[in-house]
This record gives sequence, structure tokens and C-alpha cells, in this order.
Amino acid sequence: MKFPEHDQETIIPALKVLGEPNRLRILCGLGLECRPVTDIINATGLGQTNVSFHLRVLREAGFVRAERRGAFIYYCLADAELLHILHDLKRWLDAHPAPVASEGNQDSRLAGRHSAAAKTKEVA
Amino acid sequence: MKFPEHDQETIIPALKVLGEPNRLRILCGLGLECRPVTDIINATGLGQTNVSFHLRVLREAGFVRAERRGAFIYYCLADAELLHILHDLKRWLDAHPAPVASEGNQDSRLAGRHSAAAKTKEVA
DNA sequence: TGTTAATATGTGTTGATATTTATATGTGTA
DNA sequence: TACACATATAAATATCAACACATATTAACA
Repeated sequence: MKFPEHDQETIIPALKVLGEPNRLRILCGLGLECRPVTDIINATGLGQTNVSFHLRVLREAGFVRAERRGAFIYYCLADAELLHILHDLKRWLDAHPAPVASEGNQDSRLAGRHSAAAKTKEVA
Repeated sequence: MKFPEHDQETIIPALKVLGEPNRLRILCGLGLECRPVTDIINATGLGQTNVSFHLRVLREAGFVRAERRGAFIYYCLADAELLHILHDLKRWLDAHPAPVASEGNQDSRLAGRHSAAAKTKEVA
């Protein structure tokens, strides 16, 4: 069993960046159009500092691109394909719902109830 | 500009679960075969408690499935398709490398150098 | 040049989450 | 039943990331 380290160098930071609610909101809300920071602040209701913080993270991760237009700085999605990938993941998640805590057995605890017959059985 | 909340209910927790190095190692290392916890402990070098913790997270997220076989509990990848999605993301990341901190300009700071000509320019 | 608007940065606090330590639960076997 | 092994849970601690406040930087314009 191999546990590769190198493959994660890129994917882990990316997942961390995407796995923050406000960042994902900003990213998806951006859609295909470029928006100045002020728009994002208004649309999200987040503090200016916070939005700036998240935009920096998204930018340094390569998910968005920033370009100045006069006094404003417009942020744009780096590549629309990214949305497809996120959509694929969402489809997978919808198709594979997380198991409920108590699934048949009294409590959600693992390990079995000494039912001798089962040589292999699902666990909570 | 819309910032949907409901779509994130599923995807954010999933990204958080996947965005943890040891968890992703366990998940990918699992591959298509089912393994007892002890194998995972040995392969990762992590503490037993820690592995158990991460396995619980993965299990409750629906990424792995657990089944008891005698004294052992085998963990299996819930669905191989998930690996494809992760691979797609990795491909995207490789194709869109994150910008380097200092990209042409002296310091990595944002905002421009007062170059009058540019009405739209890339920002660090 | 001074003022104002737009955006970024530095710093500290706080909340979330990973990891450890100790212990419990469950299983096979002598 | 008693013991050894496999795994889970609880509680304590450590680590890290989000957010707010204050302030700096840049640009447009009077």
C-alpha cells in the first residue's frame, strides 16, 4: 500500500482554499464575469478586510486573477473549467449521500452486537 | 451577482474532509482494496488514535465504508469514481500553476507602479 | 498638492480542528 | 472466564486559519 506524498503538494492546498465557505461563495459568485472588490464586498456582506484576505488566498492559489482598471481592481475566475470540476464533485456527493449517524442499530457506535452469524457486516 | 448558500451545504464539508493531508493519504492509499485499520496505521506511521479519528471523519462523510471481518475492521473506498474527480482536479491544478509570489515586479505587493499607459494590467 | 475612494497589509484574538494520552469496547482463543 | 489484540471514544492540548481593527498604499480628481 503506497501513500504518496508528492501528489498532495498541489492538491491539498487547493482543497483547503476551496473548502472555506466564503471563498467558495466568492469564487462561484464570480462566475464568468470580472468584478471589482467592492461588488464582492456588497454581495457577500463580508468585511472589506476579510474579502481582501480571501481574495488574496484565491489569487495566490491561482483560482482567480486580478487586474487593475483605474481605481478599481477587478477579480475574475481564472478558468471556467474549475466550475465543472466542482460540479462533478457535487454530483458525486449528491449521488453518494453521507450515511446517517444511526443507521439501523440503536446507537451510532461502531462494532457489532455479537451477532454470531455475520462473518462480514456493515458497521455504523 | 448571486452567492448561493444551499449548494455549499454538501460540498464544503466534503472539501474540508478531503483537504487534510493524512486523510487524503489514507483515502488514496486505500485505493480499490479494503484494508484493516492496522495496515493503515503501519502504512502511514500515524498513531492508532489519530487514524481512527480520521477514518471516522472519512466514514461519516461517506468517502469510505467500514465492515467488520472477525476481529478486524476493514475500510474500503466507497466509490472509485471519487478518485477520478480528484484526478481531474489535480490535472486542472497542474495545467494552471499557482502564480509565483514575485512575478516580474520587484516585490509581490499588489497595485501598480504608476505606469500611466496601462488601462488594464495584470497584478501580482 | 490635498482629499477622498478603493484596496491591501500587519497584528492580535478567537474558534475550529488535528494530535496525543488515557481508557473503554468488542472479538477471538486458550 | 481470562487474556491478548484490534479498534473506538473521551478529554486535554496544540496548531492553525478566519476575522476585526488600525493603518498603509495607490489612484482619481479638485
